[in-house]
Amino acid sequence: MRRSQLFGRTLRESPSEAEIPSHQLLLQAGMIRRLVVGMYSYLPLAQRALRKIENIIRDEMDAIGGQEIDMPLVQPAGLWQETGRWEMLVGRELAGFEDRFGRRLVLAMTHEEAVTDLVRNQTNSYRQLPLMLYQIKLKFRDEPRPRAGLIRVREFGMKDAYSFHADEADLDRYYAEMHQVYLNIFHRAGIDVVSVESDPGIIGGTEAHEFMMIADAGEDKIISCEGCDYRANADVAVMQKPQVNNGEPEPIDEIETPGQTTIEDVANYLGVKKEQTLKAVFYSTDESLIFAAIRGDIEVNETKLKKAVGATHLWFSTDEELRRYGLVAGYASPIDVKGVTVVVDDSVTATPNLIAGANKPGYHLKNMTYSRDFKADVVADISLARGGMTCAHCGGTLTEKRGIEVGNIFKLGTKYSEAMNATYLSQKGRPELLFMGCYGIGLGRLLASIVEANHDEDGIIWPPTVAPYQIHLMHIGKGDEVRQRGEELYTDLRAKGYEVLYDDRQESPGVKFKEADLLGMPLRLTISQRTLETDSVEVKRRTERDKDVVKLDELDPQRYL
RNA sequence: CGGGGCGUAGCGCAGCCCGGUUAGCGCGUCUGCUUUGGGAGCAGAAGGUCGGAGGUUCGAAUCCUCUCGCCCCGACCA
Repeated sequence: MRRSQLFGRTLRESPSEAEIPSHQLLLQAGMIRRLVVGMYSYLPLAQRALRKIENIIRDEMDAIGGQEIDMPLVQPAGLWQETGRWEMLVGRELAGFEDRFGRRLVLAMTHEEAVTDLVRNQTNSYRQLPLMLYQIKLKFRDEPRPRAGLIRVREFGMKDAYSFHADEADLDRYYAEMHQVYLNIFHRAGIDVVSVESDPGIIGGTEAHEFMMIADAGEDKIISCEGCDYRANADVAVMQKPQVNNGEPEPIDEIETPGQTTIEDVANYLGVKKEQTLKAVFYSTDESLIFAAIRGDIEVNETKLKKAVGATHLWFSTDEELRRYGLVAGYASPIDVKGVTVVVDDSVTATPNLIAGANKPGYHLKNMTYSRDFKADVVADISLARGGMTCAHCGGTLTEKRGIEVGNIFKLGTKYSEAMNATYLSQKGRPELLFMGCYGIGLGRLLASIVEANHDEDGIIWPPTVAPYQIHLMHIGKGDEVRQRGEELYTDLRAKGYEVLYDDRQESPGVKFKEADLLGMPLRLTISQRTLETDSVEVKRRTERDKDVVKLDELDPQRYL
């Protein structure tokens, strides 16, 4: 490709709309442009890099028996009603419209329903299993807040794969294989990832892992143990809660605590530790109000809480909602509350004599003891693990980092096959539910992550496997000879099968060098009067400072890639 | 949806508080000449409904109201 013809201008300064390096560099390098928030056009250089990424993924998917298909982006709402996800998601991430006949259509944000429908009508014998289908396709999700350039967008390319198995054991086996394949893919694409246990969320299923690239720009929190290999998304991470020796249960008693409405205040005022108090946090769901009771030293994990009560959405209760249930914010007590769902963390059941609100302003109760003084509708672990806490598995110390979720895998089990009646005939001739797994990778997000992990102050440093072009060729200096020899080398390299971006413009050396650094192709070749004196070309890797000068007839770019 | 910030040329910004002819600067773009190993120099040129609408005023980029859009934090998020 001739630089003079390349569509997409580079910028000297990065646009003010971008804050994280990948966003700044992709904009500055003329690779992406925003249409509206969360929707980007990919210009030629980005498109080439994306193709490389896709082909790595295809290669790995095919290697474990995947077959590429393509399913519709626009789907009937009825399909989503079969699994109950329409009611759950419409008006949220799932966007849709009505066609001219008044039929409700949705823009698919994922394809579990579509693929299950496809397979239930195509696959009916155990002989056809296991089966893995995948596609590389646009998704639309009506994200409430797109951010960070390509990291969270509303419309994006995704590889989604779905596997079908005769039984759970085969799904387990395949899931482990896919886990390894994912590691291979990210390694080949030039980034380091770790897999973490994760929340299956609205996809559902029994087990899930996310593949995280550790990065400050990431939106997910990862809890990992320094002592063992435990790693989990903070949404689901477990920890060992500090034991509190609070003696034998003593009689409950009311104490005055004027103006002390936070755990911090109450603990200070009464001269006790936070772990000797009971914290009350209130959430509302569409059905009820949740009284979450947890020890004062621990915070509530909303994902765990959702799971404990079987809710898909919850939010902090408003003062108005609290008043309706007769609760006094700041002095709430789990004793004798009516009409609310009381969820008690196991830290509270394990610790007697806690200080809690008396449900009237200015008073707390001391020596609150679970089961003697109050009851729970649900007892569960609803605690939020944080860095510095103790690992539940080995007693080591947990650390907390941020990560970008570049991929995820789910064991769906029979969730979809059951809801959609997708069965196969077993060896015994009986219909059995299909066991399913699904596996996603966000392409644009992966592209951004690669840049996030591979850049310096001068620009992008593409890993050779995903670089838009392998070679950035240029001639510098005046005169017909450099230009002519540049042209010759350009033709020659392409004939040998190399992907070459040729800066054929009459620009000053500084301009060309700076841009080559910004665009970040792995290998830079420069022809100048100086190199031609010895019939040579200058060779420089983007990853290195040093340059080589090699004879033109001895040039073997492959050695540098 | 809540909080904060911002919309002036392709990009980066000044001007706004305190209203006053033809709205500025740098970069980029175009033309010519010079220059050619790290974002060159000189000369000239094009490019703006100051996000939009309404209002106040003799007069609005500037003040007021509404509205649209963008960024960040939170909520939310496979």
